[in-house]
Amino acid sequence: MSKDKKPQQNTILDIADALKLSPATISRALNNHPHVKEKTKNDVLKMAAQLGYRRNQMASGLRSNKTHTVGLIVPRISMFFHAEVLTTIQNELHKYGYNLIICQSNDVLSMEEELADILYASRVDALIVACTLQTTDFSHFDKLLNTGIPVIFYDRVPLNSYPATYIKGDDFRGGYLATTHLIETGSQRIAHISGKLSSNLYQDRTAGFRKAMEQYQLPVKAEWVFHQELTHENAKEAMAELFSETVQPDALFAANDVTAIAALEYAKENGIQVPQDLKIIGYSNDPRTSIITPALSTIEQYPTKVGQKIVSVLIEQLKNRMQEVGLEQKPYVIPVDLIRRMSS
Amino acid sequence: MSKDKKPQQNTILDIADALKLSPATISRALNNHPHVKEKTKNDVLKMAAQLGYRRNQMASGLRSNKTHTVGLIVPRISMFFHAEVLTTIQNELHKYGYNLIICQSNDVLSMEEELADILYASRVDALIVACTLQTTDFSHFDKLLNTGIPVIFYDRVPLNSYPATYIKGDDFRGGYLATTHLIETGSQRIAHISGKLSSNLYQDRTAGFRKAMEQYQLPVKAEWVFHQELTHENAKEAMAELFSETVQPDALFAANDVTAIAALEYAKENGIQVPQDLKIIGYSNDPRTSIITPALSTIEQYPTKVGQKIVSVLIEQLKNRMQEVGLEQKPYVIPVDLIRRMSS
DNA sequence: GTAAATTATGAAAACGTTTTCATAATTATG
DNA sequence: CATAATTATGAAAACGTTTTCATAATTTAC
Repeated sequence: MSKDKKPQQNTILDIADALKLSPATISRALNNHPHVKEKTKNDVLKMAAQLGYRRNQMASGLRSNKTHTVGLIVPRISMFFHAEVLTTIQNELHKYGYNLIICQSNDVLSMEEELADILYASRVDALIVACTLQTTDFSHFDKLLNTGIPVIFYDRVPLNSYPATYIKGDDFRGGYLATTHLIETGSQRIAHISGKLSSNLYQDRTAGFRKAMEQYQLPVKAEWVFHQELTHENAKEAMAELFSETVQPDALFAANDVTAIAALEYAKENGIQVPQDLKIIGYSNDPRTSIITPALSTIEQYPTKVGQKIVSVLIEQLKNRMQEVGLEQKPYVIPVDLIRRMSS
Repeated sequence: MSKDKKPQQNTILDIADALKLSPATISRALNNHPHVKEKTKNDVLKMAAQLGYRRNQMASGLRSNKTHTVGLIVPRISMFFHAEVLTTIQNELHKYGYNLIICQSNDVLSMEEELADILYASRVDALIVACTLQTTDFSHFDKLLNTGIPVIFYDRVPLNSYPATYIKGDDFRGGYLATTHLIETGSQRIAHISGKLSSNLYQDRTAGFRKAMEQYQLPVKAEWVFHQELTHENAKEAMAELFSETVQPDALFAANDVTAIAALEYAKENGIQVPQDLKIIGYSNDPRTSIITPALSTIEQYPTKVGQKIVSVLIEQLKNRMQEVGLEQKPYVIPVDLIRRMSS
C-alpha cells in the first residue's frame, strides 16, 4: 500500500527547484512581498498549489518569532458563559489568521500557573485569561508580559493594580440592577447567596447589592448574605438555613444561575411559591433559566460582545506591539442588562 | 520602567555558557536522556529554573518534527455534547503533555476544508474531527493521513469506507431504545423528526426507529417522518403540520433535544397534554431536558466516555506511529442509555 | 544614451533546538 | 595494569523558513 511511499512534505526548496528560483524569492512570493514580479508571484502560487505545499509554521515561527497562535486559559470550557465567549473569540481570531490554543484550569490555581508556563513555552503571540476564583497573585503571568506578549484578562480579572488589560462585565451594576428590581417589585427581606470574595466577580456583585439596599434603606442581615462556592449543593444548604428560621426572606439574589436554579428547586420541593412567597433572580442568563418553570429572571452579560471586544483589543495590541508603541492598559467594561421573567 | 530592559528569552545556550557545558548536553539533560550524569542533570535543571528558561517549542518542533499539539475541528464549541467531549479531551491530553488547538467549522463544509489545511500547516501531531452535517467527501483530510498524521473522527463520521479511525455513539441503538420505550409505554402513532440523511447520525437514529416500529408491527407514516435541519423553528413548523391533521400522533421521537424542547413548547402552547396526549423523547441529554417541566426523556450519549476513548485511541496511535506499526482502523462504538423522565 | 533610481532576485546567515558522529572520561574485565 | 566496554560530553549539521545584504535587471530622468 502506502508502506513504501515516503510521507513527504513539500518545502519551499522544492518549489524553488521546480521553478529555478531561489528559496528567498519563493518565500517573498508566498508572503506577497512588494518586491516580487507579478508573473513570478503567480508562477510560485501555481506551483505551490500543484505540489500541495503548506508553510511549515514551526520553521516560519522560529525565524520570524511569530506563531499566529493565541493562548486561552479558562476555568471550564463547558460553562455556558465561557463557552459562548470562547466560541466568539475563536471565530473572530480566525478572521485575522490566528489559531487558538484552549486550556482549562478547572478552577485550580496550580493548573493555571502550569498552563501559563506551557503557553509561554509555546511562544503564543498573546494570552487571554479568565482566572480561577482563587487567583489573587498574578506573578505567573510576569514572564509573558516581560517578554512583550500581550496578556488580556476577562471576566475574572486582577483585583490589584496588575499592569495588564482587562475586559469584564459590569458586575457592580448587575448586582445593583438585580437588587433594585427585587425591591421595586415589592420585596423587603432580601437574601443574597454570593461566591467567595477572593474574586472580583462577587466583590462587585455583592457591592452592587449592598448599594441598592442602602439606597432603599433596607437592612442587610448578616445571616442572609452567604459567601460560598456556588454549587448546586451549597445553594440548597443555604436555602435550608434561610428557611429554617421564623423570619424568612421574600426574595433572593443569587450571584449565579446554578444557585438560582437550585434555590427554585428547593422552593418547589418545600411548597414555597415563586414568585408569590419568594422572588428569585440569578446571574448570567444561562439557557436553563429561560426554560425552567417559572422562568428565572437573571442578568444578561452579553458573552458575544465580550468575546468581540477581547479580540478587537487584542488585535490592536498586536499591531501596536509591532510598532513598539506603549500599550494603554485601561479596563473595558461591558454593560449588562436585567432580564425580567416569571420568578420575580 | 521596563522600557529599556530588552525582553530577553533565555535559550539553551545561556545555560550552556553559565555552566561551561555544550548545548548538546543541556538539551540531553532537559530531556533526561539516559547518557547524562546525574549531577550534570541536576545542575542543568537548577540553572534552567534560575534563568527562567522555557523550551522554545518552535525550535524543538522544527528539529524533532513533533509539536506536541493536537488539532480539533468541531461544528460549534458551545453545543452541549461537543463542549463536554472537548472538555474531556483537553483535560486528558494535558496529562500526556499535549496542547489542543480548537477550531470551529460552524457546520460549514468550506470552513472545515480550510481548517484542515491550516492545521496541516501547523503540523499538528494528530487531528480530531467531528464533521459538518454536509460532509460526505473527506478528501480534504487526505494530506494529513498521507503524511502519517493520525486523524480520528468522532460523532459525525465518514459514511463510506474512508480509511480513518472513528468513535461514535450507538445511534442505531439510541433510536431503537427511544422508539421501543415509546411503544412500551403505550404509544401507537409515533412521529419522528430527524435530521438530513447526509449524516450518519440521523441515518442511524432513524434506522433504529424503523427497526423498532417494524418489530412491533407498527406502521410508519411517511408524512410523520421529517428529515430537516434540527432547529427550534423547523421543529415548531413540523409540529404545526403534524397537529393540523385529524389523525394526530400520540408520541414523538425527536432526533435531538432542541427539537424535543421545541415540541414540548408547541404542545404547551396548544393545550396538548404531555405525556397524556403526546409522549416526547429527545436525544443527547442536554441539561435543559432535565430542568424543563415536564422533564424530557432522552438518550444519554456519555460525552465523557467518548472524550476519554478518543484520547486513549489517539495516544495509542501516536505511540504506534513512532514504532512504524500499521494502524488498525476499526470503529469504536460507545453504548448509549435511555433516560426516562416525565415526558413519556 | 548614460547615470541614477527603482525593482527583482540570489547567497548566506539566522532562529533555538535535536541528533549524529566522534571522542573523552570512566568503569569493568581479565 | 592494560584492554575492552561503557558512560558522558562536545562539534557540527540539520530542521524550513525569513531576512539582511549584495547584486543584477529594469525603468526613469536628463
